[in-house]
Amino acid sequence: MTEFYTGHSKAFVSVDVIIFGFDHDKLKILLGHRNMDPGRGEWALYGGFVNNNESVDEAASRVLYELTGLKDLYMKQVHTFGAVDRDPGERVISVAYCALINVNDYDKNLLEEHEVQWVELEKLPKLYSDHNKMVNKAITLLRRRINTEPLSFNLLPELFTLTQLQHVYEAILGEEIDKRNFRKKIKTIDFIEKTDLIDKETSKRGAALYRFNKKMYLEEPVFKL
Amino acid sequence: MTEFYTGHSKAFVSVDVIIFGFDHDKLKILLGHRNMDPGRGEWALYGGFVNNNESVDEAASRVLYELTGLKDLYMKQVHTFGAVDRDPGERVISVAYCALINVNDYDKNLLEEHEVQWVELEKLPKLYSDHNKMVNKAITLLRRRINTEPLSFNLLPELFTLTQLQHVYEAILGEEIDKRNFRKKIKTIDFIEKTDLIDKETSKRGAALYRFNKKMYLEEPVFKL
DNA sequence: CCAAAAGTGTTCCGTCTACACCCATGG
DNA sequence: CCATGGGTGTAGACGGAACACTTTTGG
Repeated sequence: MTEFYTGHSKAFVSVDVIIFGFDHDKLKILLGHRNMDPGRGEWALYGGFVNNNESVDEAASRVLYELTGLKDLYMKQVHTFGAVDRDPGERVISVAYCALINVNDYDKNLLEEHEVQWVELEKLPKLYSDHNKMVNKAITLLRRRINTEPLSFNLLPELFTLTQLQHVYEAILGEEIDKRNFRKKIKTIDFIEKTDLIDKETSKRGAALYRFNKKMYLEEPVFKL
Repeated sequence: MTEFYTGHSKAFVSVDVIIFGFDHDKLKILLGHRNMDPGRGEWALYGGFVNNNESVDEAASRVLYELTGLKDLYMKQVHTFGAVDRDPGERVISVAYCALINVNDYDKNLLEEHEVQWVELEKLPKLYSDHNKMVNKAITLLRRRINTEPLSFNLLPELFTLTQLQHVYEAILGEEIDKRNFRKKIKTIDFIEKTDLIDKETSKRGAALYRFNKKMYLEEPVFKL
């Protein structure tokens, strides 16, 4: 291979994934302990190095798949972190990605296998290196977009109740929402479909289950909630 | 230096800057021709490699300074581009930054010296590699933020008329704005100050000059236009 | 004196907000 | 039968959108 750029420095490039889940009305992220030096044992995001034969996006998908066994999850690039000394070992530039998954889809056996756990956002410990910054950027991104992109459904099962959906919004925005106003808006959005099914898990009376109709949304991808 | 991550691949990391300017009621970007192989001669964004002793943000600032001779310009990271074959030579991962400058602050001699020129966004040529994608992402970012962050002033001189300001919004959003409604909103924003000065350049009658009071904005950094 | 840009208010309509009570059911 | 969460409507405030004419002055 011809060398075009000799004389310039190379760096390790890594990806770190902020995986959000929603459980018991709380927003959580999947955290583990760093399994390599330097920083071994510290709380950290799950990540990995970008290989030469894969794009950065592919590396992020691969890392996410390694951890969850799931493909085609919602994922977005958040920000690239490139401080010289951000990694105490060598020069590593890291691209942070944000993923949203339904906690129930996540195989609980994998928690032990990968030694990760769901940690409430509000109880976030001090993380390795600049990982706290990554989490903060990711939350900012979610807050900015949740009202104009159909993100929220990625955190819920296929079928969900309106109360669950409202709780997702409340958890991400960090503020309470009026139930009647929320449901009024939902009624105007035709790709949030009411089904005939009733959820009896959370209440005695039972709550109607709804579904996000992705096809219908894609025909006219305008979202405002 | 201890080597922690041997076995993993390194890559060149570069920065590319999308420099927006506003001139004659048009949004323009500063473009040049690539001065190295591969791709020599193609239209391209101005960029450079990230050195080992500087952060990625610093590299972007340095590159911007090399080109403009200006410091402390408005600059934001846009997105990182990491396709395997995005660079036809070697593996290069590039972080795109967006900068806003006042065209009048840019020394015209530098245009020749660096062989760059202001190109209207609407007349954008085919650019090297994925640079068109970078420009598009940058515009999307501007559109998303112009209504909630005081970006627009970076494209104008210290003193500007309301018509100029309105034209910036129209150029970025790509749609016409009602003059009366626009000016009504401006009146409610107290950190956009009217001065006693009159601009006679663009009209016989003369137009009042305004100023963005940054200090006042920073005391309560809420923006909505 | 006229072309060209600056400047100025009002009305209407739709959207957001605040707010309280009845319903259905399992235990 | 009652505790628990599900479900519903209305009135007032507010903000955005539409819309046309007068002013100033250099050439």
